[in-house]
Amino acid sequence: MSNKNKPTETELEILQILWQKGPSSVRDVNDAMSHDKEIGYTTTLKLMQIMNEKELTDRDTASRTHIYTAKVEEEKVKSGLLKNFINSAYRGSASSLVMQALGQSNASLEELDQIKSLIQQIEDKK
Amino acid sequence: MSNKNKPTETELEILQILWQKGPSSVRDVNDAMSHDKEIGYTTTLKLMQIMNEKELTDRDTASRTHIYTAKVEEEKVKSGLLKNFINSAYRGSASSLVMQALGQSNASLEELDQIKSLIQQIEDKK
DNA sequence: TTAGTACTACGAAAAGATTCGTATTATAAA
DNA sequence: TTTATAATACGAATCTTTTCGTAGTACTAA
Repeated sequence: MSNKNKPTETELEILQILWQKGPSSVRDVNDAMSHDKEIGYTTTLKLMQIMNEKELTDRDTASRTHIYTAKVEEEKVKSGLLKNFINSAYRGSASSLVMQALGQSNASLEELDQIKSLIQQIEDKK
Repeated sequence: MSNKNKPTETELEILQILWQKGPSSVRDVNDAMSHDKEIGYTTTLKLMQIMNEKELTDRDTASRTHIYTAKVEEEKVKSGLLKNFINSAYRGSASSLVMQALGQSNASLEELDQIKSLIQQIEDKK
């Protein structure tokens, strides 16, 4: 069904950086990745080249330093991943995922309020 | 940090079956898996043998047909996967995952009620 | 008892993801 | 201009996961 264009774990990391920082060079992305773990420059480069082939990104090659941009929408990708995760880990039950997530989260009162009002909205629509 | 003993995607499918159906033979598991997709018997067998080596399962070899049991706890495994997922897809924010999950779910009024009362409990503890 | 069926063990191929070395070229600085 | 630095391209090695064929053995029914 939905499953294709699912980025790999590392590709997701790169997408997160692109979503957060906007158009970036390989160097930019590699620097950001290096905060978390050791990774060679050419490894990052190769990954981004592959992502470009898969059309996960766009690339501006006008100047020597290519600039990459996320081509897939953050919301769509995450929603796909979430659906997939709910299916494989929670047998499709979003509410049991929500219960567990709330249980082990450290959500603030503000966040809880937000969630409550979202629930209110959903209930109203029923 | 927490990441080891993370089952692979297929291993998770098998664990789900074992959690749901209890102690099962390879045949049982393979039949269940075959509902969703095509998979050869020896493939399932091999996967389960590997899972046993990794101690994801226990195995009773008393009779010719070995009986496998999940050795890892459903709650623990899911909570690990969830934590991991929240980190990689939602930058660690459980509440944004919850918001998105609620948004795209078809939770019933009963489920929403359950969630509300869980939130209530959490608020009370603060 | 014999033939067919169902099971395990195991190695290895295939597929997917990640890592990196080397070659080449462009740019910048001396 | 020469040298050093910084990019890209690309192939290939490695690692992980998944898939399956083959061999051997136990069980069952005729």
